[in-house]
Amino acid sequence: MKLPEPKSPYGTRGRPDQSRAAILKAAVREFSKEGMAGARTDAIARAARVNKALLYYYFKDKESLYGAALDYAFGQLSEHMTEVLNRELPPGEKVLIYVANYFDFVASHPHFRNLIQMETMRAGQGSPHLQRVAKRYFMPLYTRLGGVIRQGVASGEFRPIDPMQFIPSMVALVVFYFISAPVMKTVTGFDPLSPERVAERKAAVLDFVSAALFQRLPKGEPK
Amino acid sequence: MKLPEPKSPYGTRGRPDQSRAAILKAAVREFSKEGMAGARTDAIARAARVNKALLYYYFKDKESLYGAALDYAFGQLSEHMTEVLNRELPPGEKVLIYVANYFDFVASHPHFRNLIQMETMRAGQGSPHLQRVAKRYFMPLYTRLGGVIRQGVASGEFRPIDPMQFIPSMVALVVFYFISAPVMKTVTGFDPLSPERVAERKAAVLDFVSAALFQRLPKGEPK
DNA sequence: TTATCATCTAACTAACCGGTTAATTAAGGC
DNA sequence: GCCTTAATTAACCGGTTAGTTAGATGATAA
Repeated sequence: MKLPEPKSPYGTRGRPDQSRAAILKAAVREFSKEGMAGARTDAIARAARVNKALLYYYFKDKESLYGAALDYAFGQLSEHMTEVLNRELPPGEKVLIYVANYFDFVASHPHFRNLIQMETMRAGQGSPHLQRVAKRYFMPLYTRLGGVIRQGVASGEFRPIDPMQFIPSMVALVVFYFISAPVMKTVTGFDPLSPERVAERKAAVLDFVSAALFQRLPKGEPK
Repeated sequence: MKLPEPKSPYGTRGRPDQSRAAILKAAVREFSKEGMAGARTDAIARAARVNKALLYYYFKDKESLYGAALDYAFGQLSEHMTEVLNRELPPGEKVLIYVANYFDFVASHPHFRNLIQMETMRAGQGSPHLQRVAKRYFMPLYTRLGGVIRQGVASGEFRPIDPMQFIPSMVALVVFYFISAPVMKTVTGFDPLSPERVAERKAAVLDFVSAALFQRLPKGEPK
């Protein structure tokens, strides 16, 4: 008799955590599309089907909401990639599987990808979130992946490469393709985000990385 | 009989073309730092040491000024890289020299680099300048460089790579390092933009590209 | 029933920001 | 000298936007 009627899902008296989550999700979308400066709090509220004042009930201000969106995106990414790093594998396989998983994550999370890139650009002007995000999410991944690479170099499986050069290169190969897809579409006429093209890209990245990573004439053809 | 002489187009108060140039230069700086949405016309005017209304005397609106800044940056880049493509060289050398020159240009033009990256990101939400910029500046470079690569593949000097994969990879390796420098600085503690680090990066990029580009056991060690 | 508290909103405000207007200054042509 | 035109500015305007306020609403427990 007092069943919660399935009227407007959010709005008056919805599940509070659901409202908060809706706001965060909308914030990720809006910030990833327009950037911190271009995003409009009204647009976020509208997309979350919530009054704008509710944003300020759950988050201190626009900047904090942006920070929460960052933590959300980086947290997901970090969690996923940490899991990959935890697997018991020899360095060569581990790096390639890391790259493949990273590629898949970036490919399947367009909002996260854009949000992260936006923040990367904003870091140059001193974003107040840079320190936290870098230390909490990047540092651990960077350190551990760097360790794997040094291991591979030491064992002679890898060419004598510097992790501080290799890791940004690897990230660049994965991320940049998606970031520049709209431009590429205009230049080439093809849609770089079609499943076939994305699969092609993934293969090309793994080929490119393998060529740069492994010693010439590797004993085992890497997966 | 008397040829239509350009009737003293400029030259009243101050140097007018100097004012216009100052505005453009300030616009490049401001837009490259804050993006189209984040940039403030007042800040541009202040930086150009000019009244804000003068922006609107020389440019239709903020969007047009942004477009002019883009044309300025892309024009410089395009001009420089076209000159490199015009040199008479075998494919292998040409590609490596292209990469090296591109790297140097990006390294020495931080504002252009950021502005271009900003526009690349904005292209996703349909920038009104994408078509023009892509057709006028990217297309010619892309087509010609693609031709050089196909030539190298056909002659057996290069591995069987697809220009549509190789070119974005090459751009990614060059650009991404600088874009993510602030983050890297926070993560590693080193300054990735110091001359020594930049030189290291250039070597690493050329090594990385060479490894991916050339057939194994190349007859001549590429420069 | 009622007091309480977390959740949520309509309506408002102060500041900001892109763009305009009308006036002013310099210089050349006549 | 005066008119025209290009160059430049101070002052302003109106829409937008981040952020606030004062209160409503409903669930819960006493």
